[in-house]
Amino acid sequence: MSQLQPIKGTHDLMFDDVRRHRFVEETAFEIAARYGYGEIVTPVFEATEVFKRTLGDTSDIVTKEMYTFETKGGDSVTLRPEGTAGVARAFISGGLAQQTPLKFFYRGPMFRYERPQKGRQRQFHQIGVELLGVAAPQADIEVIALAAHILKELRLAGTVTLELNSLGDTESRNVYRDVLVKFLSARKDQLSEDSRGRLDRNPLRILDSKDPGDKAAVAGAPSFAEHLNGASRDFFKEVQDGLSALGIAFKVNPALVRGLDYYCHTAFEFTTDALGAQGTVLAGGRYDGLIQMMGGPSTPGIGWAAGVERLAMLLPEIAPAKRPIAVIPIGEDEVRVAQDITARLRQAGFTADIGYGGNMGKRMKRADKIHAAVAVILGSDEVRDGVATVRNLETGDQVRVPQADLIRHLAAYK
RNA sequence: GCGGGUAUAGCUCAGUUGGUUAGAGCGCUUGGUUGUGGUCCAAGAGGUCGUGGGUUCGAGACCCACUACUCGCCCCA
Repeated sequence: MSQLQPIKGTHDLMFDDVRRHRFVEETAFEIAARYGYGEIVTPVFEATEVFKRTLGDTSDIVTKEMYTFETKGGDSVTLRPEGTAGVARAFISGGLAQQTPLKFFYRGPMFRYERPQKGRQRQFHQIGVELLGVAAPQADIEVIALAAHILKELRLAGTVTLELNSLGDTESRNVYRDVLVKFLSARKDQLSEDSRGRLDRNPLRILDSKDPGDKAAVAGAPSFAEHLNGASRDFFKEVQDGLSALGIAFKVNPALVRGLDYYCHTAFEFTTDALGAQGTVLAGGRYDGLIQMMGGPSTPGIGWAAGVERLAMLLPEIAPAKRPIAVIPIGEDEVRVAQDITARLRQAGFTADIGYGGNMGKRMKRADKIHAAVAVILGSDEVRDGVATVRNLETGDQVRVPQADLIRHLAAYK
C-alpha cells in the first residue's frame, strides 16, 4: 500500500477510462461542430468575483464548494466550478457583442469542494455549449436538439429522459415568486430546515426538494405555469412545438427549476435512473440576464453542460482500440533494421510498436499483451535475405515477405 | 456539514464460535520451448492483515479512536 494517494475526489484516468472519456468529448464536439459551434478554451481559474457574481452569493456552489485562494499578488482567484461564467467573461472581455450570434463549445475540468460519491468528484469534467445573442425560442430548440443529438450519437437515447420547464420572464417569475413565498410561508412549520432558509434566498428551489415535508407542502402550491404571462406562455409553447416537430420527446416537469436569478424561460435536464443519486447527466437553460449582470451589454444566452464522467459511466461498450503491428527483432543485431521498418510503417500510417528487449519469447508475449494483430519478425536469416516473417497472431499463419513489400502486404492492418 | 458501509498479496476477494506456518483466482517471474505469443504444465516471488491503542494465555477476527475509500442526505453535471 502506497501512502501516496491522489487528492480526495480526484482520479487518474487511464486505459479504457480515458478512451471512454475522449469518446464522449470528441463525439460531442464533432456533432456540435455540425451545428456551427466552435471550441472555446478559457482558463481553469478566474477572478473569484466572476463566479460570485454569476452564480449568486447564496448558491451552495459559491458559499461552500469553491476552491478559492489568494495569489502572491494578493488577488482572490477561484478554480472554475462550472463553465458558463468563464465563457460569459470571455465574451465581455473580448468585446464580442458585435459578433453575435456566437456559438461556443467547451470541455475541461471543473472543481467543486464537495463530498465525493458515485458520479461526483472534486475534479470532474464537463462538456458544454453556449449560444449567445439569440432571444428567439428557435435558439432554445436548437440547443436542446443538439444535446439530444449528442446523446443519441453516444447511444444513450434510451437511457435518458428529457425534462422541460419554463421559468418565464422576469415579470412572470417575480409575480410567481411572491405568490409562492406567501403560500409556503403559511406552511412554514411543514418545511425542512433547508427549505425555510430558501424561502428568502431561493424559494423556487423548494419546488424540487426531495424532503417529504417539503413535498407535502409543495403539493398544493399554485403552479408556475398559471402565473406565466402571455409572452412567456407563447415562448414556452413555441419551444415545445419546435421540439415536437423535430421528434424530440420530452416531459414537462413543473418542479424543474434553476435557483439562480439570471435564469429565465427554458430550463431543461436530461436525467437517468442508472446512476443512483446523481441522475442529472446534462442540464441547462436560458440566461438572458447573465451578461448584463456581469457588466456587459445586455445579451440573451442559452446553454447547457454535461458531466463527462457520468456520460462515460453510462456508455455502452465502446469500439476496441486499434490493434497495432508488433515489430520483433530477435536479437540485438536486428534492432537497427527493426527500427527502420517500424519508422516506415508509422510514416505510412500504421500503428506499430517495437519489442524493447529480452529474448524473442518475451517480445512475443509483449506483442500479445498489446493486442497486436500481427507480428513482423526479424532474425538474422530475414535480415540476410532482405525479408521479414509476418505472423498473424490470430491464426498463427506466417509468411516471409520482402521488406520492400511490407507496407503493401500489411495494408489490411492499417 | 450529517448518516451508513468497507479496509487482508499488484488486482478482485475468502479467512469458521478468537487458536499455532494467513489462502484462492487473476497478474508477475522462471522453466518446459537458447527463432515464436495467446492455450497447457511445473516451480517461484510477493502480505508490519489501513494506523494507533485496548480486551485476552492468544487478535486478521472482538472493543475504542483516527485515517482513507465508498454509498446515501445535501448540492449538482
